[in-house]
Amino acid sequence: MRIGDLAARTGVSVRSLRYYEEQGLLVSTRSPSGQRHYTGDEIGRVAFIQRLYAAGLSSRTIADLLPCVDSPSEQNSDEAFERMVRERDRITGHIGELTTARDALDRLIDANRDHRARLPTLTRLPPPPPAPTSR
Amino acid sequence: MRIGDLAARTGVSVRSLRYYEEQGLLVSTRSPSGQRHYTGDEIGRVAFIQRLYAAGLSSRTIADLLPCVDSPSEQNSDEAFERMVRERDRITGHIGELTTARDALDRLIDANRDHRARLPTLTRLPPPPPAPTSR
DNA sequence: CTAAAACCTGACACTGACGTCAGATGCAAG
DNA sequence: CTTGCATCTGACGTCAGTGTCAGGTTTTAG
Repeated sequence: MRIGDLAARTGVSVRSLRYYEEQGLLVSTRSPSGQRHYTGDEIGRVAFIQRLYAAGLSSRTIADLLPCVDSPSEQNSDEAFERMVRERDRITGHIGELTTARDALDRLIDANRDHRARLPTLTRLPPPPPAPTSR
Repeated sequence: MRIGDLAARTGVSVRSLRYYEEQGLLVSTRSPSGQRHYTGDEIGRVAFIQRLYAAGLSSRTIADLLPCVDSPSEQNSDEAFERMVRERDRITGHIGELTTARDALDRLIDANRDHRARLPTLTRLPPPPPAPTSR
């Protein structure tokens, strides 16, 4: 599988895949001409990387964590373990922030919906009924 | 209240407060010499802005939403309303992503903890054996 | 009055994941 | 062989919020 295929299967751009490799998140075997080749395993790994990116981890942090994925425990999990716990707690905190912000937005939405419902006219028209202001 | 006071009370840097004003998120009355003055109201507003920033909204989006805070409903809530709903849904989706990532991290943590518990002391290599090539 | 501290505007730096372009090479198909 | 697409490396651009510095004015404390 070449890089274009992996990109298509994961929905990640070719550029990003090269970047991941540059950051040590991904490895590839190279053909004699220098082209990257992947086994199917990389699909799951890319998905995992994407998940961690989406959770706000930096490529550096992900790189430090990946050894624990590949071969759990050993001396590598020494401080990586703490890091995992810290990141999890940070994510939990972030979820809390998001929830708070969402609640605030919900209240705002409700307040504005009330006004919209109360206002007599056309804040939002369902299916446009027979035009009252006929032209 | 001057900008330094507001910064101290909100925990936001002076630089950021000026930036917020530049982006239309914050207003200030100016003294004849041009210095910004605030009433206590701005404290809550800055906190609200920070919340939305933390939830991933851009200053542009926040600027579009703030009129709905200041005077709920009117024609301004026309498309701002949709935007609020979209942002809320986006946040909900993001919370889902974070939760998924956290679950993955939790599993990873468990896997590594098991190994750490199981392996007796040898997770870290013992002190390097007597140097063969002595100096 | 004077020195220090706070404030002003304007500009540049930075970070980090990724887009994008250029120029060169590899590879499958007619 | 040739055409054309995929791939390679390397470099620069982007975005957005914020840090930081420069050079100047205002307010405050002694």
